[in-house]
Amino acid sequence: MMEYLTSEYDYQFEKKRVFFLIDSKSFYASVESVERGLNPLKSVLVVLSEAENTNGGLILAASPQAKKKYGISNVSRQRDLPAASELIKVPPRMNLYIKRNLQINNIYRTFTDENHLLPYSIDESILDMTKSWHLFGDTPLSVAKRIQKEVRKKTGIYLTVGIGDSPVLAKLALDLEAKKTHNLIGVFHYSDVPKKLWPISNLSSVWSIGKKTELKLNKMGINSIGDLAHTNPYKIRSEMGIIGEQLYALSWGVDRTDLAEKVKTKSNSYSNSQVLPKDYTVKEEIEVVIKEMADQVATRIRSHHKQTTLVSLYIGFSYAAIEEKEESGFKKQLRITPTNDSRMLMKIMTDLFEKYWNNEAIRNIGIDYGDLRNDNYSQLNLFETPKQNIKSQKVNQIIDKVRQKFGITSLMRGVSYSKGGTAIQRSNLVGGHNGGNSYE
DNA sequence: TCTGGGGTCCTAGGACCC
DNA sequence: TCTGGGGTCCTAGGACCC
Repeated sequence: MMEYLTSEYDYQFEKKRVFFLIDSKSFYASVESVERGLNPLKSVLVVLSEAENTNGGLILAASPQAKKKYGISNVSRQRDLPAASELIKVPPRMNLYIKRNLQINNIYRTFTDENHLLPYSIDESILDMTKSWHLFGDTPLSVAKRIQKEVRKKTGIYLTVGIGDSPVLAKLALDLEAKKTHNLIGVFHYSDVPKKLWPISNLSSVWSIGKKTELKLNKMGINSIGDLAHTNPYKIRSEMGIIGEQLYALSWGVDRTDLAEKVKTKSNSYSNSQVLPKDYTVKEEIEVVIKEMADQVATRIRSHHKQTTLVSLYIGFSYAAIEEKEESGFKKQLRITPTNDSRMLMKIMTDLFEKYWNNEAIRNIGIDYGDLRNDNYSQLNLFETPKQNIKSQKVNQIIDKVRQKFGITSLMRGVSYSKGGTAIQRSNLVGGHNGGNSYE
């Protein structure tokens, strides 16, 4: 039927593998429920972040019952919450969630080896079980149940599992099926694709397709995944490049990712960003925040023994400035000689800011250090003599050590005590939210 | 509607080199 | 004399995900 296909897009002999995409159901809310001796599936609980810049509170997670009874969704606002007395509101404890996540991944490690496990986010991991599933049960399904049981027993957390012949099928099984079934497991084989995938017409409900891409596809006359599967892949590729190719493959459930390869290409950038608690207009105050953030991200890359070669500063304007300038802000990036030195990075960032800022009121700041290299050796550079260079490295090392031991508040640079600084208020934050107890 | 935060990947277009 | 072409690096901007 597809006479125009060459072997490049011929999927009929696609290799069948066994992938589990596992997520912890309503993770933060479940952890908090367990900590209170409540059943995560029965509790009515939300995790509410009340950092200064969330303007009254942001819902990070809602338990299944909170969603069902009151229609609360994640990232809704405190002002949208119902005034129900049974609703438990708790502050986030990010460090605890990280700890639980590590514990759960350690359980996964008893079912597959390190190279075939890829933690994907704080509550999702992908496991290549192709070679190991038969050691633990008669069918992949029974193995999935066993993992669920084990994690439930040791941590109280319920798992949702997508099982697929390829990574993307496992992901789709998770998103489209497992969340609705009684046993919290969904299974997608290549042979299920026409029945389970092709009828879907709400394209942006499918992972990797957002609103913009959905619109673009609709304009090409593609209104379902089935339409996508039956469009000439060369046409999609010429209109949408690599993304188009990937979408076409997805419509057939095909994904040739090798986890063992992917595991090696870990994180290549670290960033911090924040919405400021108010509009900032004074240059010195803005620069205090930029310096704090430049310093914090520098601390992070040093702790990973990395140096950055590509730095980027994002400045987001206030609503009023956006309207006036008809621009949302600016992002400037710069290729630099490898460094992880706080002082130098703070200078680079404030220089970038001064060069491009035209007195707009701002509300958003982001700092990103990318294209990371290993910090094996000390790079000489043009701006510091070797002696100075070694000295500032030593200062950095000492600062990092103290921070590791006592937390980042213990040693804020002088700038943070001056007007405008946000680092002290933010120092206990992890991923922008309260860490709870930190640095155990 | 009055602002969450941390990531990854892709593309276009310009500069520069041989 | 009337547009060389290929390759690489760089910046900006877009899109998507959890």
